Amino acid sequence: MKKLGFNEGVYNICKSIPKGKVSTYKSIAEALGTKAYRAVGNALNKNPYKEVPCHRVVGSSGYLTGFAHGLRKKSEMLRKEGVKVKDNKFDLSRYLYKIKKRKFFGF
DNA sequence: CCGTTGACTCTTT
DNA sequence: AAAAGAGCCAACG
Repeated sequence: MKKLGFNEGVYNICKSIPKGKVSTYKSIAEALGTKAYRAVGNALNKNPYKEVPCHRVVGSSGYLTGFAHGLRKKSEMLRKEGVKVKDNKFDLSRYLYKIKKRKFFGF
């Protein structure tokens, strides 16, 4: 089984987040078996796949921490998917998607 | 190879 | 409550 690169793993996990749900940089890093929370952010920042919904990845405290096309855009997109965002913040526990580990996530 | 950077998170002031 | 420090790691020059 070929091991996927770090970034590919991030993208695969991100793609698995259902509409109307979100996940955190931390969860993704953990699912990949690492603590490289920041590297996850870097990967998403450079995300080349438009089918990867990188706007569904947020900070662990329920704050939107960043987005390549602007936080404003990010909150709008989330809102459109049913997430009630207020001032770059929302109730994380209500929308958090628990990642299920899979081989093609990088393991 | 080394130093810097960053869409992070946790702990300690 | 708010700010600063520490730890983490891929990507880039």
